[in-house]
Amino acid sequence: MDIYLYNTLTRKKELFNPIDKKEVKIYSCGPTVYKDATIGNMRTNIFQDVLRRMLIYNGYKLKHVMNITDVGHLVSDGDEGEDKMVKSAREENKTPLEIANHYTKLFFEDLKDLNIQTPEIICKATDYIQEMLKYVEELVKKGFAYETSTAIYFDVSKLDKYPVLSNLNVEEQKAGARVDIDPEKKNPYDFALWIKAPENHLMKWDSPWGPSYPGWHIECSAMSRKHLGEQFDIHTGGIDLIPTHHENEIAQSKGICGKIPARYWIHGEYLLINGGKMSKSLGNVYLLKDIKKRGYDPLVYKLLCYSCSYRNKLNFTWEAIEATSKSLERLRNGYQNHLNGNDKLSEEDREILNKIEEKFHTAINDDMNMPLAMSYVWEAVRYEKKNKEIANLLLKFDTVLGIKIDKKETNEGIEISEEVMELVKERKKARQEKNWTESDRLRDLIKEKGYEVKDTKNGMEIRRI
RNA sequence: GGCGACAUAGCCAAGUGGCUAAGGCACGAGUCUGCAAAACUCUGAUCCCCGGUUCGAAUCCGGGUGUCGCCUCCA
Repeated sequence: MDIYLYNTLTRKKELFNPIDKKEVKIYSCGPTVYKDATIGNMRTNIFQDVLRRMLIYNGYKLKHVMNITDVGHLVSDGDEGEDKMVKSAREENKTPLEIANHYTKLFFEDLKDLNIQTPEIICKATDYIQEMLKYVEELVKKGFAYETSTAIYFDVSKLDKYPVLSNLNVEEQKAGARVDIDPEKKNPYDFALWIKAPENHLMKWDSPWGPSYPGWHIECSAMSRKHLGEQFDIHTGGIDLIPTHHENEIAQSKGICGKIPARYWIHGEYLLINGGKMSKSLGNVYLLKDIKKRGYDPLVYKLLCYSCSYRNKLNFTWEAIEATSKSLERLRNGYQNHLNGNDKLSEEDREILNKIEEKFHTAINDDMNMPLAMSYVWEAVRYEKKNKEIANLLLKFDTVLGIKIDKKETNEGIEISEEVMELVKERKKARQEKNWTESDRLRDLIKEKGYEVKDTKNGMEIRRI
């Protein structure tokens, strides 16, 4: 079945046509490990995960590379200020390596909680310093870079066209531009490839230009080239990376080999908080652990991300999380109902189910239209006949959704105090005696202790509120 | 100042020229249950406003209005 992807490069949905018919090569810009990843960061990782899983659903093998930025990302994209790693290290009184290890570990814990597949290749910027250096030397040799007293700069005027992803009008921007701080730069849009380290800089390496460290964009160019070659299929990242980071990656690559490194550029939109942007100053920065703290399965957040297209802004509210939490519970209940169902399926039923599967497939292949895909998941979940085959279909859908639809809400693992257990036993007895007043009183009492009891066909269920 | 996105039922949202405008959450009614919960059934919108193109528009064009984002750190 055909796959269509929206390409930022052409601003159109395009038929996906990989270079290698069997293996799709993807590069994703990963985290800068200097602070906690927010649920906004995770939205990008979730959309990348859906992309992966959709391609696998279509029978492709993947070679997916994701970088861990542990050097070179400065506080300002204007090539000024401190390295983010160095700044965090100073503030937390640790070494940059300790900072990197700490936040890398937390990042992967979040991915695990969200059931996000780990890319085939994870690469740390600091492991590829030599590759980056060679890359910069090549650019210098080819005349695309020049040295100033502080850094090696990429000369954007040497390119046929500079901004190719964004619609920035360089000339107009120039007219209204802020004062250029570095008078040694030839063009305002020139960016640092390699930066000369000040005397006491914490992270620096030997180079033809003395002790120094890489600029932010060079790592992605050097590592993607090393693992995926000069041109690969898909490059992903957050929408904010378009105007600077990805633009500059393209510039570097064009300088080296004249090619735009990836054929399809896919960008995930922002997550908004209560209708506005997430920012520290507004105090509305949420982490995945905040969602867990409130007692929600982290996969509720993943499901929330399927409520609209990855290309639209998604508004995060606790009301939305609560609503989605119910949806997830119903999806999982629905799965269990099919798993335990014994209704016979007729030829006609199978035809309808095949149609549902086909529509689901078409939806995910249409630029990962998850809201539409979910509507077909619901059709299967709510199918009036209950049968294992439908449970299996749902499992197949879940290879793309990754929401653990087969996860059973169990009492196991929930710690229940002796006191509450005693109340539960008493209530059971009262129910057997049809003493409803006593039963309801005990239910209220148990609720006060923080547990909810429900009477189902299979007996009493207890869960923490 | 420049660039861009969005506006569909109470809320979230799909749909990009043509069957009765998907789906989820909430509300209401009902079935079931001692009650509650769960589950299931039923119930709701002509698509921000104005004008145009067309046999036909939520979907295309023009003009408004509104919300938001980027151009400075950010996924």
